[in-house]
Amino acid sequence: MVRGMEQKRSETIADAVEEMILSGAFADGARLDEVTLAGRFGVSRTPVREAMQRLSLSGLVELRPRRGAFVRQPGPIEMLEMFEVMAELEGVCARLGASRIEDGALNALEAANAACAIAAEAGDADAYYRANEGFHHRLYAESGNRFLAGEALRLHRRLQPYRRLQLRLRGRMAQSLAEHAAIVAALRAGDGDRAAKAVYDHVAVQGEKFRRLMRTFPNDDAA
Amino acid sequence: MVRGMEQKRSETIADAVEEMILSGAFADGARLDEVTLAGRFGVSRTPVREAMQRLSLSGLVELRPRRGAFVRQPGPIEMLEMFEVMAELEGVCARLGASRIEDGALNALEAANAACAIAAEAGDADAYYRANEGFHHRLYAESGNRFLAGEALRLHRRLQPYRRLQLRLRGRMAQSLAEHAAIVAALRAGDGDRAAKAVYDHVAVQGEKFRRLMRTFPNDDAA
DNA sequence: ACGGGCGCTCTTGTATGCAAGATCGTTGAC
DNA sequence: GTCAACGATCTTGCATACAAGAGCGCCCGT
Repeated sequence: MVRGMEQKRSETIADAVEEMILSGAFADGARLDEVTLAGRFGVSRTPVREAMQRLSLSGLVELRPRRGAFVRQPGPIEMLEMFEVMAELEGVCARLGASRIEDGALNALEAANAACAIAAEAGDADAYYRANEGFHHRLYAESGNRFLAGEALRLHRRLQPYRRLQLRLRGRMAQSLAEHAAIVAALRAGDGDRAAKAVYDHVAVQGEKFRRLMRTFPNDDAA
Repeated sequence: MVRGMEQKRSETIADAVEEMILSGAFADGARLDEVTLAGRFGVSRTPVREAMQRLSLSGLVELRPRRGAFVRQPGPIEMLEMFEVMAELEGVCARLGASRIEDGALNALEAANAACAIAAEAGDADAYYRANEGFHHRLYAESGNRFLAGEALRLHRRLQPYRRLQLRLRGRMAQSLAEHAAIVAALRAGDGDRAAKAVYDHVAVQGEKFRRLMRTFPNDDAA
């Protein structure tokens, strides 16, 4: 995936718009006007259009022919679905990793979790987020299945904003830390099934928390 | 996903090129020249470029800035990795489906498998392929998780050419039929874990067969 | 003869121009 | 007053034009 520093403008734009969409700058169903975006980025419509093509395949925008690009925010149901798949994918990563992971990688995982702990102690949600990201990315890599790792990374990235939301919840960081430790322990024991379940629970709980958040603030409507 | 009949040219082109790549019309690493493709499709470079953007996100082509689009055929290792993920994803579909599937859907699955049987008896690999596809698509849908179903569908589509290859193997169709039956039986029993394992085996065996094919004809080289 | 530097050409990336479909307001008929 | 059809306008989709990087070969120096 690393491909040199150079980036086409269309990629930069795609990333920027993706960032905007994920950060909730656009409401669901909002139309992304080509000339407006082009103006905002100081380019012509062409790179903007190419960026839209890419975003449409990521599922972040829907391209309706002759109509334009519309941002497609996942509703609560789709979000839970994505968390479910994420949990399963990460679980598979752990199961596959358990049988082949080496001491170095295990130590790296523990180091990542230690970084999480430091951030948690400082109450720094941002730092925690980054450290947590490192932990999970390494877990994906340790699956030994690069394709799986790529898919997991993709979905992880897609769920980023929602996960970030969770961290604000009281006690979530501490709980997450403990779950990480359980995962590492299972991996160190070489127990794939236990590791898979630990990871599944660790991820699925986020979807569950989200479900509860939604019940208390039912401002979103299901599709 | 259904979005009306209308298709932009860039989508048509993307599909056509994808078809060509999947059917092996291009060697790995071949450069897809924009003007050549534009000429072949009788359009300008613009829609071709938009098609390339889409294909790059599917992983079928690699876009190297200022260099062009290069087809990226998965090597044998990546293929096995994809089959592994496919097996897990379909397994999850089955597990989720087992607890909620209804009689109508079960009967539809059996009908799909019956269609497989007819095709198998006739030795019609193409018809078998279509019927088999119907079986699996329905399985995805019955997971009740639309996001998961979408992801499964995507990967299924990506693996299409390799799966097709397998069907030529002697006895594979009959074996596949039996596996389908086992899946349906587990689902009917509401046994999610058994269904998941049956599906996993059903899919994973294809990767395994492929691995064996590769050992006998080691003309491909691993990345 | 061999290697490095320079420039030519080809290709990509972006901008602009143009045609056709979609949207929306208006107008006319009932 | 309501509804439908029509047209003006706006937007997309595509074609073409232009600029800049990448690749390649040639030439020159050693």
